[in-house]
Amino acid sequence: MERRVRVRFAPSPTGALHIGGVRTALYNYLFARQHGGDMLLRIEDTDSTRFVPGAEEYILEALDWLGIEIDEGLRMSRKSKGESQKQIESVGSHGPYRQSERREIYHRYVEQLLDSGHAYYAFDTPEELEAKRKEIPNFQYDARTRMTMKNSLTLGLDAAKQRIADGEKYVVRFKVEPDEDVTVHDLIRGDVVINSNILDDKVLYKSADDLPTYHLANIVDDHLMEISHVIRGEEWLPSAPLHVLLYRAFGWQDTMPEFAHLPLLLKPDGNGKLSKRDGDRLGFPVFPLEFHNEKDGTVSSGYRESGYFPEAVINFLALLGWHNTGDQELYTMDELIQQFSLDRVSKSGAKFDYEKGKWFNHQYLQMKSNEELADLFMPTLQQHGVTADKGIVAQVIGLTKDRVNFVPELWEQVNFFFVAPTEYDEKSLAKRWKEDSPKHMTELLELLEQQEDWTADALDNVVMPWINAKEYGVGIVMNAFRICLVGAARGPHIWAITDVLGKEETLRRVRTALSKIS
RNA sequence: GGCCUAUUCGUCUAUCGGCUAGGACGACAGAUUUUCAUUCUGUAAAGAGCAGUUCGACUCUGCUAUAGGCUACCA
Repeated sequence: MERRVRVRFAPSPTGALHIGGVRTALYNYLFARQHGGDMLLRIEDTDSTRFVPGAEEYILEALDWLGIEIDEGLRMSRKSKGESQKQIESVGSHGPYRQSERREIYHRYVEQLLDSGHAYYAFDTPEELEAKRKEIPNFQYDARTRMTMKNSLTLGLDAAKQRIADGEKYVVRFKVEPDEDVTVHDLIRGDVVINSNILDDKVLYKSADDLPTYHLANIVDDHLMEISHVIRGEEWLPSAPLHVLLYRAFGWQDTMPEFAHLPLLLKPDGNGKLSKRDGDRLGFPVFPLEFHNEKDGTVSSGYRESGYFPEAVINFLALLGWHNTGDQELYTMDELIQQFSLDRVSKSGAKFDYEKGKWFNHQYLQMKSNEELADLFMPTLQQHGVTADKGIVAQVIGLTKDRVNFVPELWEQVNFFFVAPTEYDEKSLAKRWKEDSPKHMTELLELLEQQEDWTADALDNVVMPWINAKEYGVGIVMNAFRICLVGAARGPHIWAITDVLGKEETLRRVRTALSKIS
């Protein structure tokens, strides 16, 4: 019988959601949707010391912005529209979905492991362990060393329980049996075999904050939440054998999820995992949204604030580690859902190429209608103190959008349509404003003043013959004219500009230029 | 140090034993253009190394090298 596909994205609220985490979430989502399964979101906040306020909200809002929908667990409420009314809701019958709210559950299962002899109490303090590691090179708490340590195996169970009753701090460790080859079947990499001798007796339950470690919480939750596939980053591959052993110790091997370990996102230059620092250093965001970290006071830039479209980020990320046969590069979310497959995920890490990311945004920007872009561009215009008719804005965007990667960049391309030049670019002047230019412009002004039909064709039909008759040279006249209107040697076709400006404004700009440029 | 994973143009990748190794980003060059761009066309650019299996290997195996990950009472 086919098992219902249920996958989870389980981030820790330790800061902004890293772009690599976003990709993990995306792959989980694509897999879930493709199989008609469920996408869960669980918060893994078992490290109380690393908790960052606002991180949970951030994660959920980022996924919401990107269109990665959560079926079960924690998610942004979509009932109420508008940013301010968004709130976190919990959906589903397998909750709670925050690990910090599941202490009793973990307690119960740790007890089970203790009873069955798969785990034991240990009293070695962090200081003692640290000393041990200094004393013995490559010290590991395992089958070879555990009988030399302070734990319920060496002390005896009764003595251990007495210590606990007396209030002594303790941890619970998993008892890894030696000399066993543990096989992890990975959907991307195939079988990975690790001998249990290299595994240590991992702490399952911490003394510090009365919470389990990742390993225990993760296995218990995935089991209870009926997760069918664990799709996570490659950094988890080394501990996957431990997880397999845990499933066995609990007697859950029959419903153990399938594993898929995703390759890592690497730094564009140099070596190593892509990190928050790299974004700052290389000047691009590594987070979906801007994040204000209340804990350390830092602000990290985000893709959304940088002008990215969510669909471009999705497309870019999807192809960083996954590729179908063939040459298609532009995918909608629906196409990704249809075509995605774990066995076409690449095995090696992908260096993060920010330039390609920009290209994706460029592509999506070109696909948007001028009206859509005008709506998105209006706030930028307002920031520059410009109020303009949306129809005109859409028109000038249509003239210039193929030059930009991001909506805010449009301002540099269209500003002169709304604000008359007050200065004239020196380089353009030096190259295009000749000795005869004032004379040319004066004559052109007279010509245009009499012009009634202001369409591009009509103007062209009047101006070109005039230039030719006088043998002035098209380039010389037109470029000077352009400088008058734009303030520099740039911009779209000249008649497109005069069309938007209209007769009155065009003439005014020429007159101003004539008085200002000497 | 130990263990694990990986290795095709600078980057992301296609290729699932027959390759003149394809595409995209970026780079460069040319064409178009009354400006700046855009666009178009083109060029350079790759199988880490060494063995082995095979009629034949980028594709399979081994070793080496290199890269990355993990090695916490962090996830």
